[in-house]
Amino acid sequence: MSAMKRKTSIKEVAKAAGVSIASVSRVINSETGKVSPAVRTRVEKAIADLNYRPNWIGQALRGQTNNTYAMVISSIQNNFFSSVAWEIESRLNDRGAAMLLFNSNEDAALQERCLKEVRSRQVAGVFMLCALDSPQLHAIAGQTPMIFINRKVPSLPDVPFIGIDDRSAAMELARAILQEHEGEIALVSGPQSSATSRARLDGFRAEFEARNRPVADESIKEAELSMESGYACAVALLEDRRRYSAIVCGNDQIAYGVYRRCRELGLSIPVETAIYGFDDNPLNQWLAPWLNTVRVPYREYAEAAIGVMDKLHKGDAVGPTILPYDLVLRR
Amino acid sequence: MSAMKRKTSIKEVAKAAGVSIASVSRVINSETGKVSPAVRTRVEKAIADLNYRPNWIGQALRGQTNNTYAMVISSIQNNFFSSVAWEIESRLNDRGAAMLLFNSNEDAALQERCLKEVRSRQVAGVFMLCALDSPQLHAIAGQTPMIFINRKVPSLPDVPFIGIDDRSAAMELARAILQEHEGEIALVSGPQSSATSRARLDGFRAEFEARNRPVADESIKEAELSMESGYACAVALLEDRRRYSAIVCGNDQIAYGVYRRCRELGLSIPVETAIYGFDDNPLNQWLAPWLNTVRVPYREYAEAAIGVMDKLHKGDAVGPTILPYDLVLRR
DNA sequence: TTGTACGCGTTATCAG
DNA sequence: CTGATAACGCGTACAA
Repeated sequence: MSAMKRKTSIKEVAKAAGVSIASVSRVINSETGKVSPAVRTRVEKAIADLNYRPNWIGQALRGQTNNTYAMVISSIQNNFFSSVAWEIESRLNDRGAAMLLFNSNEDAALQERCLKEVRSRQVAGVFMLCALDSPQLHAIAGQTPMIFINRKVPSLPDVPFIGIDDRSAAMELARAILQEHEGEIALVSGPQSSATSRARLDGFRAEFEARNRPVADESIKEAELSMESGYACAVALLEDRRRYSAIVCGNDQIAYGVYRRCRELGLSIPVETAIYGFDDNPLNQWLAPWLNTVRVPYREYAEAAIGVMDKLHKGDAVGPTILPYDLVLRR
Repeated sequence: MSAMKRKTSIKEVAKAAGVSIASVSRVINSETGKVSPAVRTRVEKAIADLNYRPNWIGQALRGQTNNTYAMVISSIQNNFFSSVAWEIESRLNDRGAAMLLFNSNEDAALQERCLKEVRSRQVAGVFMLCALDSPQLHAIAGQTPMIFINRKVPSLPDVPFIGIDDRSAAMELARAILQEHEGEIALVSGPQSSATSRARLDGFRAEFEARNRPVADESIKEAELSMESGYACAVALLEDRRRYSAIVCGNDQIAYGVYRRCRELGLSIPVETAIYGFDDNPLNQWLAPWLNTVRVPYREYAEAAIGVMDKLHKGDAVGPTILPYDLVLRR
């Protein structure tokens, strides 16, 4: 396994075909009519013989766009997020583009590092799947098309957003919960630094209060968007043999953590304690038939994201894209 | 949202600092001692003022390596795979590199498309997380460092492989199963086009036969590596009220599908029917406490992958890396 | 210590 | 229709 062969360049192809590099370039970019059939076939043969592929770096340097996008995802552990990423990746691939993947892990410092990397790479666009507010984000906003998916950043109101109406969804879910449960209800929200988590918590509380079933302060916990954190909150919530008829979580990951704790305590789900989540992780139908949740349309997210990115490239103004959601009540 | 500001280049920084681009370049690459403190501070100030980031495309074109890697993953739906991808991505990021993500979706045509894209992008290395045999794979093998993770491709024996001894693991798991179950056993293997799936099935059958408990042909199904396919196989396996004491699956995804069918049939897991998988998807401890499986060390995969890639870059010869596994018997 | 100039692989312009 | 050449942003050998 010695040193790798240097990749063949357009120059070598030109020499092999006995033509100028300009002609090779023309053949590659299939400028029909601008090159004689004889030359074309000679070049094509040389390309095939040398197994040549145009060097993308040269193309990128010459042109101004490099056909590469960046996706910064806040948790690749979350199957809902990775589904969105994959849907977008596959659409980008369809059009010959590629996607750089970065995981911010819901950590501002890590996100800064990712964004610096993104900036120096001159990507054609950036998809932020749950962004945190941070300086580099503002730097990018001015110079590269960017889209916020699933979570908006209030300090950058002009960056296009794609998501659902989290507050309404939470309120609707709250109504369904009240209809189903007479007993006490607990709330394990996501981090209130996230606009999405805030909207959801706000929706839940507003509706519970409006229906005269306010949730006591000690029955509300703030978790991170992880199973581990959901578990920890459930431990606190369910200590001293305290029990709830329903535990409402800020997202499905939190709900999984809560589920685990309930299982450990021998609670029967959903009879003794029902668990509610948010997102509808695609795995739920296979592994979490006990979970009630709100289905966020991840495929439509991807389609909208691609469409908005196209508009941004054309220089069109783009407002927020609010997509419909569905309640998933598995009972 | 008009046209984006053109990104600032090294030239503008030079002008702003009143020095030549060479000096700016030297500051960036922190060639200590080759530049006077006065110039250094002036340049650093200009960089900060203009919020300049070096254009990676220029760097990549100039140097020969571009610090970008490609990861081709066979199913981003599979949490085990995406965990490996994320572990590698995070290590690459630590060293200022980035990762292009491609999803082959276990589809040869799609993989070809991904690999063409990879080739034209002149990446510094390619991680194949479950590769299929295909022409572009051979083209890449000759010109770019590549690593097979979790599945080797027999026609490319010289490409470094990182994985476990699947056959031994299957045999060991088979022994544990026989010890636990007197009744009949079914097998839902992965696709036999995959060397990994072949090794696992082979290990299971060999051990079951060696212990005089061979599995009947009609109790063996070949699934794809998906929940849907696992489900379909379970439907076939469990028709006519036929029942098994244990169903052994080629990977965890298949097991999830089997689980769903068992649930639908009202079978109690694991009392009536135990389910065995392979990989130990990190979600299992949260969502699938009923699943027995083989833990494949995904974090060690990532470490080994980075290490092997480094060696490849140095031109060292690298053999296969076989890592240890663990049985996870949750009972 | 600093600056000038070349080349990396392309594409596009312009002359022939 | 074809070929020579400038330009893209950067690093570096070489000259000053």
